[in-house]
Amino acid sequence: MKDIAKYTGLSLGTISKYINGGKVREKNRKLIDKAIRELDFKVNEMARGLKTNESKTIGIIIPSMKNYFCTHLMSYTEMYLSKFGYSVIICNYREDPKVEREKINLLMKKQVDGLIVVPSGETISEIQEIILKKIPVVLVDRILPDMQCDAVVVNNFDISKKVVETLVERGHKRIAIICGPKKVSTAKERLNGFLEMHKKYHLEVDEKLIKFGDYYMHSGFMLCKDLLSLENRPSAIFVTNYDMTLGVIQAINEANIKIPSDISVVGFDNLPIFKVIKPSLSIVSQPMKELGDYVAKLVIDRLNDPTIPTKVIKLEAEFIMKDSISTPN
Amino acid sequence: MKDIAKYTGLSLGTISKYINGGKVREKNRKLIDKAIRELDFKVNEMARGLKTNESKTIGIIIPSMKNYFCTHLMSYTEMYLSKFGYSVIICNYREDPKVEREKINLLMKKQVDGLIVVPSGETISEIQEIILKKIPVVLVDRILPDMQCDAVVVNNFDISKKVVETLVERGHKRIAIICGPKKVSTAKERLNGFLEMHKKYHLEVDEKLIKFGDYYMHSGFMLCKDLLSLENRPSAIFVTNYDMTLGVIQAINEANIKIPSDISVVGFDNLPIFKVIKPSLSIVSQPMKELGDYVAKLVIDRLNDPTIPTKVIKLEAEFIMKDSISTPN
DNA sequence: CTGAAAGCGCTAACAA
DNA sequence: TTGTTAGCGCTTTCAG
Repeated sequence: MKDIAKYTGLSLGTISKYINGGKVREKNRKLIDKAIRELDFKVNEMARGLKTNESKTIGIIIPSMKNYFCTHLMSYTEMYLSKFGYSVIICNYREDPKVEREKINLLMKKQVDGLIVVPSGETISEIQEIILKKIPVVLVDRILPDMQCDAVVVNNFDISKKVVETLVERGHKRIAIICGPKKVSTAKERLNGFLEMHKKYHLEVDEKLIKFGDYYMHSGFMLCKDLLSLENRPSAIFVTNYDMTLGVIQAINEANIKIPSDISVVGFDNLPIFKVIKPSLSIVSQPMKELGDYVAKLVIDRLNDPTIPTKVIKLEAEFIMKDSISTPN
Repeated sequence: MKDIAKYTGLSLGTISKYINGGKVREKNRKLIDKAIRELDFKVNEMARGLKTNESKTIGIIIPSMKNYFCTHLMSYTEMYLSKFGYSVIICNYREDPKVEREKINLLMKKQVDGLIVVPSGETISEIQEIILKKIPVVLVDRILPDMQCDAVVVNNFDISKKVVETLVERGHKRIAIICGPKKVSTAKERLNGFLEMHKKYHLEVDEKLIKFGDYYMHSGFMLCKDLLSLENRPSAIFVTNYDMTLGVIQAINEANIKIPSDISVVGFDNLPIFKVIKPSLSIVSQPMKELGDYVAKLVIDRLNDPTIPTKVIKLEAEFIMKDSISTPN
């Protein structure tokens, strides 16, 4: 910027003002523009940030870059934020709370203006501290107990009830569910919906049919194998995330069992896959774009006015019925 | 930091030195540590970066956050870089060269120490300029003509030859290929391998069997429908990326054609999927971890010594034969 | 509309 | 080992 001042004979103050949208004499405007082009000037955002105490950057923390749900979601969030002049630093903690803690720290050091996080559930106090510092935090997909901050989640309880109810109405009495980690609110809610429907229809709950996985394909595979080897195996399986759904299908294929004649399956997330798998899979579809957009909106709103009350946005998921459900024999 | 100085009665210089790994008297060390804890001090990386002229940040530019190949790859790169104290800003340009240009600019303003990019092929001059500024650039997956910089790619030509040769040996004479955009070096090389094998085996090349997609599922779907509606339709299809592979399978399913009895298919990327699709899909698998690690390694090496000659690392892909290939009737 | 000057939080060179 | 000081590139008063 100094070079531009020298080039144009104007002062630093004037250059700065112009760059930040201020008014200068037409003649000077041209001169500055020319200088910018010739010298290929780009503002140094670090210097600017140091001065303004704003990085114009939002930190995003997700469990894994290999998680379709997360990356997909964040692509919408990024798009929305960039319209408002914010860029994002996306960190993934590889499902490791220790790494999650490091990443939170890193982002604070980088002076992010806000934080978006899909939490492991083990870093409550760290996140609490950030909120205390008045830095906007938005929780995504999962909420944390007693956390006074914005959040965007889906109505897991209701959609889970709907899935289970549908299966029950089709005559299923032994329904298995493969949940996520117990620590994750989302997993708990999906399980609660499952239990609720069992209560409503006076169905016995067999503990053996309730499995907790780690959201990865392999755990879906292993847990499904467990289920299939039960002497009184379930007639339907409800899998509550995408990767575990793949694992379940793999296990079923390998066991040479047919969907849906031998077993019914309801999967989760990822529309494309059900177009490819035969028979086409019934799945729960989450409103990715809405989720992603809302997340961004909440951060921006709080950035603009830190005093607004915190909101928890709950969006509805959709149950898409396809051919992977039948009536048990 | 000033607060710590005040708290401990030491000078700024001493605090700074200690924080950056310098030696201080044992007594002071304890005092500083205590102050850091009490005041919950975190270095301001913006201020540090302004001073040191290093952001300890690498910019990553990929076509899309929805691209499994890219995000997966970058998760390895990030892991490797973070071991060396670098964090990453991942930008995606939604396949839009205009956005790509913006993101390149953004990252320069953010003073990234290096740039990793999966280029659209339309921003050659922008990237060229960065290299001129002596900022390390590593191209991934695709190379750009006359670009004097590091790159990591797979041996697309050879793996494509291998796939086509295998199909030819199985008796296929009408093989279709669905390539990526013509601008992309990787797409060209895969096509060249295809053509090379046709030459070697004196097979006629039918232009109608060569399709160019945009790497998205829908284009795979549409192009495959084209191929299937040909009056003399191919006996095998080679699809050269993951999403288009899904599209192809969808099209085949919808047309009620059987793999492999009616048509053979070879897909690309993404191991998990072939465990789930029946019959299991033959695919080309790229060495994701190696790719990601090498990318990071190249940046770090050049950061440490900017004078080393540029390298293009070419890794071998693997052709995994499964049940989706048969001999044509 | 323009210029001068202070200072954001930190590092690094030098002096003590 | 510790303290002092200048300055990184920018914004932002406050005068002019």
